This record gives sequence, C-alpha cells and structure tokens, in this order.
Amino acid sequence: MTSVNDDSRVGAAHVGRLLGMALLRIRAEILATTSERFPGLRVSHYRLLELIPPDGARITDLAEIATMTKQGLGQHVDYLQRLGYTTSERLPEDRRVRLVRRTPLGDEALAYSQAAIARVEERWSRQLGPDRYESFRQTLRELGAD
Amino acid sequence: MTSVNDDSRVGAAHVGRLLGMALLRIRAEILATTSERFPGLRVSHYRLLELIPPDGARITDLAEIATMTKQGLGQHVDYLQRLGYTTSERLPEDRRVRLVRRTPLGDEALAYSQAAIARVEERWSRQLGPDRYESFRQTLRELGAD
DNA sequence: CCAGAGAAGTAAAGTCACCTTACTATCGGT
DNA sequence: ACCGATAGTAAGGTGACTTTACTTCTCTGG
Repeated sequence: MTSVNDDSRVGAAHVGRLLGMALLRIRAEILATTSERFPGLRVSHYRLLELIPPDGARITDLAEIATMTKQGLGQHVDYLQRLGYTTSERLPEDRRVRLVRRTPLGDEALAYSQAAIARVEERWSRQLGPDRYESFRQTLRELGAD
Repeated sequence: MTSVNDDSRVGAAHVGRLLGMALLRIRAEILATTSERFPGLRVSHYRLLELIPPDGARITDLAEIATMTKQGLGQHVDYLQRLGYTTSERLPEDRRVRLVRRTPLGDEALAYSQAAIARVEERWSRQLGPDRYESFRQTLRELGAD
C-alpha cells in the first residue's frame, strides 16, 4: 500500500536516529506516569528540579550546569515557582542573586519522577539483562563525555 | 567556587540524560561538518531528505513515515523547495497530490550529510572497538523498537 | 570614596520544530 | 450530480529555548 521504500525502517537507521528513538521513548514513559499526578510538569521541569541542590542554587549556576542561558533557565524557574514547586529569595549579602529552592511539593515531584525513571531503567535492565544494560550505560557515558 | 553538588555530573546521570547527551553530540558533529557547505540546512532537513525515495513521495506518506503531521512536514518541504533542495509537482492522475523529489543539489546535500554521519559512526566504532559498537547499536535498536 | 567595570537577573522579541483547528480542492463511488 | 473521503494549505499556538538590550547591584582601583 505504502509506495515508500521499506529500507528506511529500524534496521538500517543510523546512530542518531536510534538515539532519538530511544530518547523519545523514555521521555514518553516518564510523562506517561507523571503527567497525571503533576499535570503542569514537563520533562524539562523535572530536569531542572533535579539540578537544584537541597540548599538552593543561584540562577546563573543552574544555567551553567544546565548549559543554557540565564534567561531560558529563568523562565523555567518562574514557571515552577508559579505552580509552587520552587521558591526563591534574594540573598541579603548580595541582593542581585536569587537563591532558588525546591518546596516540599517540588521534592515530591522530583521523587516521583525519579521513581518513574528508576522503573524504566529496571525494566530495560530486565529486558536486556543487567550486564548488557550496564555496558550500554557505560558506552553512553563514554560517547557523551568528550 | 561553584556551590552546587558535584553528584549531578556524568557519573550519576540516568539513561535519559545519557541518551540526550549522546544525541546532542552527534547532532553537533553533523552540523559542524555540513553547515558550512549547506548553510540553510538543519538536522531536521537532512532527516527529511533521507526519507524521500529516488522516485519521489507524497507529503502524506512522508508525514506518516516521519510520524508527524502533514502540515509540519509540508513546512519543511516548502523550506527545502525555496532553497532548491527539492521540487514538487502535482500528479496529472490526481491533482491533489504533490509529488516531492530531491533535486541534484538535494542529492548532494544528502550524500554529504550521510558521509558526515558515517565519519562519526566510524570514529565511535574505532573509539569503542567494532564489537562493542555493534552491540551498542543493537541495544539501541531493541530499546527503540517497541 | 566614588566611578565605572562587571556580575545577577529581567524584558522583549525571535527562532525552530512542531501541533491543532479549520479550511479548500479534488477524487472516486453511487 | 452529489457526497464522503483524501491531499494539501492557512492561520495561529506551544515548548524550549536564544539573542539583544537593559536594570540593579557589588566590588575594586585610582
């Protein structure tokens, strides 16, 4: 029925495509389990919640470890704050800086997303066997780090 | 100096993050070698050029194999056509359908990007050894396919 | 001690890769 | 000739950013 060549399926895909497909899948699985409990939160927000240490962090530092601009990160922080997942306060010793912290609700959302990720990791580990899965992770680490 | 916890570095990252980093890297490497020769083309355009079979395809079919909407795909097609990488013509036997084809320039761009990808694959294969690399690709295939 | 360099953050607008909703044009069957 | 389905288009929206251009604040050197 489809007039297109079937070569373009999974078998012949290059690494970029394979990586993209796996990434799409894990993102979908995380959202599938979290979106009901925390409706406004998207994957990028969980990523940011993860980056905030327990004693808080400055927007500039968060932007740096997230490798994005202060403005971009600031937008996410504003969003999370509006929904009650983070708070922020100006430091008395330097009133330029805004120290961002997770609220208890933020902690909860983070724990929930981490549990969701852990479940995916566990399932993948069972699917492949722990040895293959660990060596897969190791390879990813080697390729991702310069 | 940085007041953030160093746990959030590469070592402790979860699969989603590892996948994301590897994907970012390969996309950057593809663009690094292609952007000079084909300035307007982005990774998504190479992806689309790849999907067009030699005898052309309809927008609807391309959208389906790319798993996106006809409108989204149509925008990319319009863009590529404006830059001369594709052409399209209405079929005489069904004047609703637009058959999209690559121009010689489109072929050239595609070949160039595929060579860039091949170079990355080769380098990764050398970095890990062919056995580990092939098993890495195999794992990705298993995880990406449902 | 205060001018001005530089850092922290904000505002506004733009970009890219999409999607949704709502069409028009055309086709194939009855 | 009508009618439902199909191919594609138009207009506008969204998410995750970016760039350019500031304000506000702090800290250092003449």
